[in-house]
This record gives sequence, structure tokens and C-alpha cells, in this order.
Amino acid sequence: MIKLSKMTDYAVVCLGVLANRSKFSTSASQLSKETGISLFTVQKLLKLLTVKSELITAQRGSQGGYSLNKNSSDISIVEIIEALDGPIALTACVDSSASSCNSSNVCFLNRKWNKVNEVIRQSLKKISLDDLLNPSGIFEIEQKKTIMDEIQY
Amino acid sequence: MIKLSKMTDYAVVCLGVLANRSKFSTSASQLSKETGISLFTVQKLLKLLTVKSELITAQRGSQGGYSLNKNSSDISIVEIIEALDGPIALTACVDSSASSCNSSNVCFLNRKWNKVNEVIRQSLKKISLDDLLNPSGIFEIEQKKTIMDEIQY
DNA sequence: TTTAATTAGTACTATTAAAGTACTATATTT
DNA sequence: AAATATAGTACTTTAATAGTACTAATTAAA
Repeated sequence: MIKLSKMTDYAVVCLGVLANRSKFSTSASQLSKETGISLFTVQKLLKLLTVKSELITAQRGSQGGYSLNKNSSDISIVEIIEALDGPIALTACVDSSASSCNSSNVCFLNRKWNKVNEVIRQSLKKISLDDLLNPSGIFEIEQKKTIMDEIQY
Repeated sequence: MIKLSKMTDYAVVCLGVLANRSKFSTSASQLSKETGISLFTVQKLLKLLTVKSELITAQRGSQGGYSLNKNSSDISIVEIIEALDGPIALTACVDSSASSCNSSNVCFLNRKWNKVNEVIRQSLKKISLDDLLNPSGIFEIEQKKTIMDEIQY
């Protein structure tokens, strides 16, 4: 299965809450309460996002917390995915490391998998956090004529 | 990380070999020898593909083996992925099962993840097994003007 | 300046999924 | 009948993810 980690799912939820409070810092415990995600997990998640992305800013100490660095419509879900799950890569050994793969027969396809990865990456790049969050739902997204519209059901 | 299972990578390799022999049955042990993938794994892989897809036909007994049911250019990589890894689904709980999710706060985004999945699925649908296999490489693919061309490097 | 609140850093454990291995049954050709 | 090959099933190992826990460092406010 092509799958996203749970962390990324949680991240969209938490960043969504932050998006609604733009300028104020929101603590991990507050986020845990609002989302229902365990405090431990929220802490870990936000620490990761702080270190691995430029999406949020942390403020220590009393009244501290986390806040979003930019507008949710300017955040691509690729940024979130790549911060938490690493680069979008369909196979294990497509990375650019020079270390040779020990089964060259199996791996002669590498370059082309990279192209496939890039196809997926480009598709996801067009989807913003805001697209995933917009409370007025699918209809409004459809009016906005984003990538989402191109799909027929 | 968004990732594909190793099985799917192996499958592309093995189906590629079958594509070059169209009409003849090729045994699992032969495929193992040609690809360098362990016999156990090849056996498992081909059994899975036989049961979960319409891509290959198995022939038991002496001189038996597996053969491809259609041309490699008519096989989308989505067929391979979905046979081995199940439906393309970015999150764990986006499936259509009626069972309610126990954390509704977390899951209010489900429908939209489904749209994201569909974006990826549509992108992958346009890539054929042949696109991944073509021995003359990237250049020929570029001349063919497939989805691959849309990516700039 | 002390206290309380809060993130940073690190490490460990448990859970789950994937991969790999193995064996027996069934079918087919020679 | 014998040899070849897949079908079916089950088990073990490995690796990744998720979840939990603790201590250190920082900050704001009392």
C-alpha cells in the first residue's frame, strides 16, 4: 500500500488548528485537548516539525507554544509529508547515495522510479493545507478550481 | 515516507522478463535465475499476482510457468501496485468501511485525503509497465510524449 | 528571583507490517 | 509413474512506526 504515516495525518490536523489562531502561540497540551491526539504524540510531532521544516515556530516558556509561519494556503502538503516522512520515494533504493546496490539486476529500473516519484510529487505540490482544511467542504474547493477539480467521481 | 513495497519493485522486474517472452510460460525458478531475486520471493510474488490480479496466467506442471496476459504498454503500474499493496490510500482510515473511527476529531479530514489519493492514482494510471521497462531509456520515453515528459529536471 | 509553564533533546519499548523461508498438496506433461 | 511446477498455508525474522518517558533548558509572570 502506498501510505502516509499517521504522523502526517496528525500534522494536518494540528497545523489546521494553528491556522485558525495564526498569531498566537498554542501549546502542545492545548493542541492535544483540541484534537484528541495524545499529548506525547503531539509533543513529538511538533518537535519534529520544528526541527525538520520551516512550517512552525516554537516559543519556549510560560505562555509559549507553536505558531504557523505562513498562511495555510501557502503550505503545500508536500512540505508536511517530506518533513515527517522524508522524501517522496516509491522504492527503497532510489536515493542518490553513491553506495552501489548489491542486486543490479533488480535495480536497473531506478532512474525510472525516480520519474514516477516526481510525477507524484508534482501532483501533491499543487494541494495546499488549506485545500485539506477548508471547513465549507468539497463544494468550495470545487469552485476554487484547484487540482482537486480535475478528478471525476 | 510514501513508499512502495519491495514486492512491487520485484514485480516490475519479473513482469518485464515475462514481457520479453510473451507467449511462453516462464517458471518461477527461471525468473529467479534471470532476475537475481530469491526463488522463495519470486514464488510468493507470482502467486500473489495470479490471485490478486488478471495480469498473468499460471500454468501448472512440467513445462508450466507464468505468462503475461497483455502487452506491457497496456499495463498501468496502478494495476501492479493495487494487486500487491492494496488500494492506493495515503492514510490508514480513509477506506469506505462503515466501522466508525474512534477519534472523530482526528478524522474529519477523511474525504479530502480520499481526493488526494485519487490525484495520485490518476497520475500513476498514465504510466505503463512499458514506460518503466523500455530499454532504450529516458530519451525514447521523452519522444513518446507521455506523462513523463511533463516533469522538468 | 523564584516559580510555573513549556519546548528541546534523547532514549526506550511496544506494536505492526513487510519480507523472507519452508513445507505439503495438487495439477500437468512426458 | 516420474518429474516438474504452481497452489495453499503457515511460520519466523526483520524493520519501521508509533507510543511512552524522562531530564535539561528556556521563558514569562508572579
